[in-house]
Amino acid sequence: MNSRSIAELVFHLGRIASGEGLVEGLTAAQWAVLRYFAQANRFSRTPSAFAAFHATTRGTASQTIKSLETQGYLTRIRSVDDRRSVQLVLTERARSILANDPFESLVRAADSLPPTVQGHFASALQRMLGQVAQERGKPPFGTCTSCQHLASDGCSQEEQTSYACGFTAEPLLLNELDGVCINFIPGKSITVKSPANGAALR
Amino acid sequence: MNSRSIAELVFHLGRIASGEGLVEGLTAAQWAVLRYFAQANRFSRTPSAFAAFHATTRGTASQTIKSLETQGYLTRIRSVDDRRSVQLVLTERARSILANDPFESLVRAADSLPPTVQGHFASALQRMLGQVAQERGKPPFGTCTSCQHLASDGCSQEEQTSYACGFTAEPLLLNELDGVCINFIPGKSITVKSPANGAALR
DNA sequence: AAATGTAGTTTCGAGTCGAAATCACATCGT
DNA sequence: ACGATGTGATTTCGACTCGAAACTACATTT
Repeated sequence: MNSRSIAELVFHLGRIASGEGLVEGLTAAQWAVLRYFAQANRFSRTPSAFAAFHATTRGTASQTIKSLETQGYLTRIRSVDDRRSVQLVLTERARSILANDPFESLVRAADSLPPTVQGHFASALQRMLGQVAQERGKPPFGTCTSCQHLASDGCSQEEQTSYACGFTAEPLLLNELDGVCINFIPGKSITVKSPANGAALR
Repeated sequence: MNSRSIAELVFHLGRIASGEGLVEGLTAAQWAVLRYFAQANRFSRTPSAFAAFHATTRGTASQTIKSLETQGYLTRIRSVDDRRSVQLVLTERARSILANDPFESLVRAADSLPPTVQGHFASALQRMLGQVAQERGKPPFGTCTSCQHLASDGCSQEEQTSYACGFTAEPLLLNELDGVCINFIPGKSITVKSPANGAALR
């Protein structure tokens, strides 16, 4: 079992999982957009951020987003502090079909791995992603919980710790820490006792 | 680290690794074709087999193959026993650029994992692939070394064991056992002391 | 021999992709 | 303040991908 077959498996798995594009009438790229905006934190819900995440150009991202907007899956909000920028938000219609994303079969497959394996598996993947992303000059992307920019206020008083992003200098709510962020830089990972974890960001 | 992030990592990794299509002037789909025919065993070097592997239609596969043929990367050989069938073979030109496949960065990333991790990692991926493939009604694909159809002749005399495929009823050479096969059915895995392992099938 | 099945191709329309040009707004340096 | 430069987003272009459907050629079944 050499490293080539591992690479091949990763690729193949990702492809099979998100292929068969036309479930619900959406293509693989369109599903990827919806998934992204469902998970991206508030600093990262822009066309450019998605383009960086999906390793494509802003132009391509713009087209796919536009088609989803006309289909009623995304709402566009112009930012007030930077009037070039645009925030994309999922509509209720989008949230309701997200469960039919073909990608969910991959989630289920990951979920059915033994819990002990899941941890090692995830960190191996994270390592590989870091290496590949660096080699390709792409941002690795990740969540605040393992980001260098994450700063907690001094009071490490069990219950009431509050967090902030050292990069944007903005405070972070507890349920925002699991969102995907474009400003992510790998760092030591923390564990947050989340009140209602697993819940999608809204 | 939930199962969703594992799925996301797999997908993202596969995408980043094979994205940036235009290295060497080839698209991601075209690289996938070349990789496939570099690894496929002699039962599986047909357009239909690739289509099944890549989870696409025969029509789409046919187009991509045609473009590679006109670019001088593939040679077409009509089969003699079934005159509908076609065998695709990589040209030397194709083999020489295969090292520039953007996908190789993923192979390197997998290779730099600790050896002990690689094994667990590969079997976790294999499990996931089996589950996803079944859920999607796609063939899982794999190599003879872990295929139910693999049969060895009685004489398990250390050195001279010879193998055959129980499905096609054809004998298999030692260096063919690592090829990807369309007739793959998951079974118990064997280990072959290969004389010069890692060498690509020719 | 007719019916059915399979390997492969072609054509079509919609979508994706990367590259380049463009517009609007921000930020920087002086 | 003001021009230069940078950045967010969109549009357009041509090549490619994709899935579906129609089609040809050959095989297998009955």
